[in-house]
Amino acid sequence: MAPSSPIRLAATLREEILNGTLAPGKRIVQEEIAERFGASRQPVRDALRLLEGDGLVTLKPNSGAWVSKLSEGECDEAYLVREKIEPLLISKSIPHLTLEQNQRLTQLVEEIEKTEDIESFLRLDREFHLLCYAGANDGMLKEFVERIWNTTQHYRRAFAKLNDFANSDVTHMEHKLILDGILRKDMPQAERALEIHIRRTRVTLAEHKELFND
Amino acid sequence: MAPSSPIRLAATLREEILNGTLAPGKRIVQEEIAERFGASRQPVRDALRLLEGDGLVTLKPNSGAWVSKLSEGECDEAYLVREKIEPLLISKSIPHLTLEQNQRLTQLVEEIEKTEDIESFLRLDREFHLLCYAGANDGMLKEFVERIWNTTQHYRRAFAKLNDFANSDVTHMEHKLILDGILRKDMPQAERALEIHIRRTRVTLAEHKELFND
DNA sequence: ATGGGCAAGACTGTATCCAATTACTTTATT
DNA sequence: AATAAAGTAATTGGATACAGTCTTGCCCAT
Repeated sequence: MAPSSPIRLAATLREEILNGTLAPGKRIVQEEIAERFGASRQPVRDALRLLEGDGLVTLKPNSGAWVSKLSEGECDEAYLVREKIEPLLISKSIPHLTLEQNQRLTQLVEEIEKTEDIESFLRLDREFHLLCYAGANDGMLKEFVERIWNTTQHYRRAFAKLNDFANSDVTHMEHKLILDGILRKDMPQAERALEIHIRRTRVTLAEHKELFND
Repeated sequence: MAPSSPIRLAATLREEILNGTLAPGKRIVQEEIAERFGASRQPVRDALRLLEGDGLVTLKPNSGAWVSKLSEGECDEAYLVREKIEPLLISKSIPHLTLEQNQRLTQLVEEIEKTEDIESFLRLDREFHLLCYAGANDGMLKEFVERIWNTTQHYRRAFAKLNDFANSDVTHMEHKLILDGILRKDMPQAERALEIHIRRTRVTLAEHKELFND
């Protein structure tokens, strides 16, 4: 079996990092992974390089690989950058979103409002935001945004747990504003609503420095 | 012999891509590189993965590696993103720039104005801009900016050749405005001057679509 | 008891070999 | 003559083996 290409391998590891199975700071041993997938260490090395490019894994020469860990400052920086570039991306995307995608976006906003489960919330919220950008061409900008979403996923989870949906009302309203801009193809409104959404999250996050104590 | 680490290898290849020895679209054969450096193909593969992470090389599974090539749209996107995030980065950098760095920046603006040689111009201009950001902490933002500079280097060269310094007066003035903001630690001015500088370049570049005909 | 040094083990890095896929060239058929 | 198909050459992908480097734990000395 197992025609396991490094891309397949990287995808699985990425999934495990994003869903929290592999926590930030955890060491990754090449041979363990190789054995788990019934492959040799070579494809594992390739996969780790790929994940390094995604910013999910940090490689130290002659030493090993670790799941990337963001400091408080780096996390803040990530949100600052999101604030600047995601509005750009949503503007590029909106004109090319299909009717089906718009319907799914509408549905997602509803589902996000209903859910009580944190993992579901994270999954749906991620799908909503990334689907907003589905109309944009693949390229550097989209890559950057996805990379930021990947590297900050763990802190989004920690924050959601900690806050236990305290700000959910505001979040839902912001989502509706973004959605409204998308459906009416009003790019400036969508941009501004998205910017506000990200900025508020950044500021709220900055008030919880205890997330970075370890 | 040759304890050539992939990092060393990648650095050399990166240099050759940036200085134009390896043109965009050119295929890179693993064995050629390996032979040139007296190493095996394994470290070459690692190096190529590293360069892929930098966006300098595009890998196609089971096929090979090519020096990355930007389309007109991708190049425009690159400048749009620069316009949004480099002002952010310069603001973070300015407070921590040392006296020596400020002096070097001043010197660079002068040297750029004097030079008649295109390669020198490119080298000095790159040093000026990246030195502006030397005060900022390493992190995602800086990485993004450096990556954009790397992937657009070739088009900067092509544009400089084509234009033969036609806009150099404006460029020099913009550099002086940025420098002034830096020296007086006036972040808002530096941000705005930089934004204008990048935007003008983007618009001018968009007027020369012939750069992308191949 | 504590700190430094040394040695053993573990893991990463590199080289070589073989398999698989791709690209090219040549040949045969329409 | 042009096109398609098949075979061959070239290049990449993966596995195994070995060498180099780092980490860890133990022992000895202070």
